[in-house]
Order: sequence, then structure tokens, then C-alpha cells
Amino acid sequence: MTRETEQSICTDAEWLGRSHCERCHIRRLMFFSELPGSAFSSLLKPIDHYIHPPGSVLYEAGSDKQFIYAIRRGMVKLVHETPEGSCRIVRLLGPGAAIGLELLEGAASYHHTAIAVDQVDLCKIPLSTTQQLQLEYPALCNRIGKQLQEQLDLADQWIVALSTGAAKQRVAQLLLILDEFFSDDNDSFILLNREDMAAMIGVAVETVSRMIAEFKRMKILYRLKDNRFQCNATALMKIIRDG
Amino acid sequence: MTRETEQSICTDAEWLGRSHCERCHIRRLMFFSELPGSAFSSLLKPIDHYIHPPGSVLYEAGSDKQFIYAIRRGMVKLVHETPEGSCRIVRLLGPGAAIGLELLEGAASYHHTAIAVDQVDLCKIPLSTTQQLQLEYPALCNRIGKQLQEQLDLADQWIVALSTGAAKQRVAQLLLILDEFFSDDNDSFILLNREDMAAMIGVAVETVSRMIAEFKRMKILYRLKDNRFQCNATALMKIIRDG
DNA sequence: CGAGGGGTTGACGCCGATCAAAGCTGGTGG
DNA sequence: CCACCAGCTTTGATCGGCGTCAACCCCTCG
Repeated sequence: MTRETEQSICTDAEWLGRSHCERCHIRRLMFFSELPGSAFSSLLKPIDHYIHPPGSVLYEAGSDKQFIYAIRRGMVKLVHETPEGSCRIVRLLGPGAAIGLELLEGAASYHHTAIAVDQVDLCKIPLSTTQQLQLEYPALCNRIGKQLQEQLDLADQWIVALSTGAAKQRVAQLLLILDEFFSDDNDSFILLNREDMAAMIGVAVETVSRMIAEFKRMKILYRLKDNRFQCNATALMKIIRDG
Repeated sequence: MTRETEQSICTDAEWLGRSHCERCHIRRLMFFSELPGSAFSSLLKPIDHYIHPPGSVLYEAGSDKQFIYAIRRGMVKLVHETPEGSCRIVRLLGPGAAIGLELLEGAASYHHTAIAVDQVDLCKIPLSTTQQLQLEYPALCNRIGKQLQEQLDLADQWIVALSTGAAKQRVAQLLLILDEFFSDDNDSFILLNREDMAAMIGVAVETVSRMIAEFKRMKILYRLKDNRFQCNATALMKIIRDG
């Protein structure tokens, strides 16, 4: 457990050990919140707990791995890569979200590439384990349905907020999302790099840079420390409304 | 049943009568495909069958109706309207799809406005009926999960294909989608009006018109009869690749 | 100290939004 | 049956926003 504070910069995930779901302190957030603690005693395959450094690939689109992941900490981006090399980020997920759920609905392989944005802490759940639990506890189905519905809502929001309107408005919407869903105790959030932001809203890197720089000059966006930022949500909403 | 061929132009739905799920000839496509025929004998509330003329509103975002709908025939658009009056279409659904599923996952109201694009034929399922069946037949859960996953995949495709790249490429992608998912026996599909297409890909009506007109001149898109069209998929894919 | 990667800024040209006007088409009523 | 109208589509002209290329800055790391 002393490893928890380490963060080596390598592309391999760090194995933190077996997950102890029955005494997981964030289980109510998580995928298995419906289950009794006793459910985990008879699992055929273990659920493991890993830590991934920023930028590491959790899984690749099309690969046929057999794991679902539950995010405990950090941000994960789901990326769609076109054969021509350009890529578009279709979702940004944080603690409590589960990824790779398409495997449960019969997909032969992952539909996206999943990449850690910052340091990510997650539980790796064998597909067969979920299926086993699903048979024993039908209530787990509701949890899966809820996860899917939440991701569907996020995808719709992505279309409406991040893929519509002028570049300035999209950047403003993105900042509001970071502020709302990814801010910590002191209401500050990590400002993603320009490339990621560009891939989220579908504009050029330079355009994002210009908008962010302008927001900084206007004091609508300001640094707290390191790359933690705060924003003036009211001003951003005004920009989204009035253009 | 003689009413089936009628199509009065009014905003009210035409009631066709009780659905007979146990002998529905497209049930394997539908929401209740997992259930035995006997499941429908003890329903507390009826499942009704309606026909809606083009343009009629099936339900409005935010309203708290208590029905889920299964599409039997026709196309339905899910629309997000901004307070400023502009709107964006986030999904286009056809036979076999179910809409209003967010009610099952605890949403207090519909997340979108649903509007019939052409003549739509659907089953109106009371929320309580689905919940009742879900208790009796946990397998229904899988079906719901599958529906949600399919819609999530559609939403992701919407982001990647219809909200990314130049206007010409987006229109090409849209035509490919219409060709793939909404074409009938003779491989022809209904060409949506320019306003709807514009709301799908997030560009101006005039721009869509220019692109469509250009495709017609290039013989990549050609009318079969009325407003049924065919397209040259290979040429469209080339445009998407090369710009 | 130099190299390299990410961020910022400038210059320029093109795509697409906007406004305006002119076809087209189906429906209505005389 | 034809004239007319309303709504949709097409096309043109113009202008601004944004993509592209390039230079430069700043910070980190070797």
C-alpha cells in the first residue's frame, strides 16, 4: 500500500493489488454498489486495482481484451481514430464511470481507444466476473443500464454543446463541463492540453489556443496553481448565449 | 384495420387499436423479443398501436409523460432545442428502436423532443408495463441494455461522422448513413429536407443545399422517383477520404 | 547550455454563414 | 384547367471566422 503514492513514468500500469470491493470506500459510487459484500467471496477470477500514468493506453479500439474497467480516480478519454490519422475524442469520463461496457452487450471488441488523461486509478474487472455476478444478482443489470444511460446523456451533450456553434462558444462550453464535472475541492480543474481540447470540440489546435488565451486575458479563466484553473461560469454562459 | 392505409393530415396521432404483441410479425426486431407470448396476457395497462403523420411531435423534452415507444415503421428524429430557438438533431431512429428509455433509468422527463420524420407507426408502452414485465422477466433487462448500447454507438457515430470535418464530407457521411440504415427494398432512401440535414450535421441550410446540388450534378446522388434517391457509395467514401 | 515539446501569436487564404433573390413544386381556389 | 400562392430549394454576392503555415516564446529535461 505504500506504492499508492508512487508514480513512476512508464507506459506499464502499476499493479496495486487485489481490489477489496467489500470494503471499498467509494463503492456506493461504483459499478457494484448494488451488491452485498458477500458477493465477492466466490469470484472465479480476481478484480485487480491498477494505477496508470498520464497518457497511457488502457485499451485499444478493436482489440478483444476481456476486461471492463471502473474508474476510481482521474480522467479517461475515449478516442476514435480515423484511418487517416486524425482523431476525435468522444467522451471524457471520471470517477464512478465504467468503460468497456460494450463487451457486455455482445461487442466483439472495444469500440474506442481509452487513454488516461491524468493519473488514473481503476479496477480491472474480468468480463466473466461481471457476467457471473449478473446471473447471481439481476439488480446489477439496473446499474449497467444506468451507466449506459449516463454515457448516452454525455454523448448527446457532446453533440449539442461541444460540436455546435462557433469555436469560442465551444471552448466556453468545454470549460463549463470541466468546471462542473472535473473540479476538485477548491473548485479548480486541470486544464487539458490544447491538442486534447481541439480533438474534443473538433477545431484546430491554434484556434483553441487563441480562445483560451483570450479568456485568460479577459480574466474569465485564471490559474490557481500549477495547471489547476478556475473560471467565471457566468461570463462563460454569457459568451455562449451572445456569441 | 382498414384504417392502416389512411393518412389524414392532422397533428393528432391515429389510434390503430390494441397491439397484439403475442402475434406481432416483427416482434423479433422489437423491444419485447425476449418474452414469451404468454407474457402479455396479464398486463395491467394496454400497449396501443398508433400511426403519426410526418412532422408530428411524439413527445416534448421535459414533459413528464409516462410512455416508452417502440418504432415499427418510419423514421423518428430526436431533437435538442436551445433556449435561443436553434435546434440540433442528435439521433435518427428507425424500425426496431425504442425511444423514451431514459424514463426507465430514473429520468423525471424525456431528454429530447421526438418528432416523426415521415409517416411513423409505433407502439406506445406504459412505463409501468415495462417495469412490471422487467420484474417478471429479468431477460428484458438485456434487451434494454442492448438498445441503450446501440443508441450510444449511434451517438458516437454522430460525433465522429456528422460533427467532424468539412461540410462536404459531413453531407457525404449523412448520405451513407441514410443509404445504409434507411433504405428500402430497392436500395433507395428518402432524402430529408435541407433543414433537417442542416440540423443533423451542424451547418447552414444553404451549405447543405449546395453540397446536395453538387452531388446531384456529379451523378453521385440521383432520384429514383418522388423523393426516393440512390447514391454512389464508393464515390462518397472517396470524398470523405480525400476531402 | 542546448534541444525539444507545448503554447502563443501573426499573416493569409479559403470555407462557410449570412443576406438576398430567383427557380421549383405541390396545393388551393377560382 | 389554369392562375396563383406558399414553402422549399437553388444560386449568387459578400464578409468574417477559422484552418494552415510559420515564427517565436517559455518551460522542462538531458
